[in-house]
Amino acid sequence: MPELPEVETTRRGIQPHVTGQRVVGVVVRESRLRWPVPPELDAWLARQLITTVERRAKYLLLRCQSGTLILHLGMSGSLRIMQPPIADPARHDHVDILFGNGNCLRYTDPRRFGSLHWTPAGRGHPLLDTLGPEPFDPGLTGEQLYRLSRGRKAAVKSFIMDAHIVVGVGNIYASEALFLAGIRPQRAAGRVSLARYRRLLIAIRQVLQAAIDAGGTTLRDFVDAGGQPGYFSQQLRVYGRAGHACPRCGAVVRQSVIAQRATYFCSSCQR
DNA sequence: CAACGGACCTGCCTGC
DNA sequence: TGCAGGCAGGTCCGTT
Repeated sequence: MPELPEVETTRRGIQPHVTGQRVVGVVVRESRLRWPVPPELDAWLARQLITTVERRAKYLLLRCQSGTLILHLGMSGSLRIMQPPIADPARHDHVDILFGNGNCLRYTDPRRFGSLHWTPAGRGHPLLDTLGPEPFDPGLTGEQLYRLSRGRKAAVKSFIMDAHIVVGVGNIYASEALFLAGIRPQRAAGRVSLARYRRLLIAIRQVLQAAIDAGGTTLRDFVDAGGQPGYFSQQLRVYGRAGHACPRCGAVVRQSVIAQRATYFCSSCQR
């Protein structure tokens, strides 16, 4: 489910409800996530005031006075704001964070690929420290992508999905951005020109921004903090559309597998 | 260092 | 109708 637009949609959804709130309780029903939920999480979060809700790559950062709650939604995670009376937890409702105003932030994750971490104020975190730049970072340029890609034989699709290069480009939006830029996903990253990396970065920003504006992409089950689906799936040009006509040239959209991930492209207008 | 495959999970859809 | 098999939006880690 969650790629960067879905995480950003979630951030915007919970932000007004949790900012300025004080944590009065934490309930962990299932600690076996991607990494075990730290047993001390309750103690660390207790009485903390949430100051801001930020996003770094696909991580949500709930900044508190003495540290930061780091949250990843994995493949199937979601967060919802619950208001009193708080409904009984359903299957896969793994964590509740209770606030002074009676509301509850509920973390749900069927596949349990998500995770929760805590880092003390002023400190980094191993999962965040090695991440590449944000796609919307004005300092990121097509030249940088071009330079980093020289000599690389892996597919350009894998290259832009590598979080050490640029964060936040997941499987859906990688196919979509490469389509917009007219680049064949299988092409070796080291054999894509500077001009095309400039176009590709523009395309990445364009597709991510459009998806954020639409409230994210709902394929199966993505819902935002209020339980609403996203609508970007209606705008997908190639993802999931194998056998359909390419919206640009009318040729048949093809599907292949790159690094074990489904990949969609037009073999006529992507080269 | 780069590249690749495996691993972690459940749910849903397809086809027999 | 039931069930096995394949596939799914992420990403870390170990091996080559």
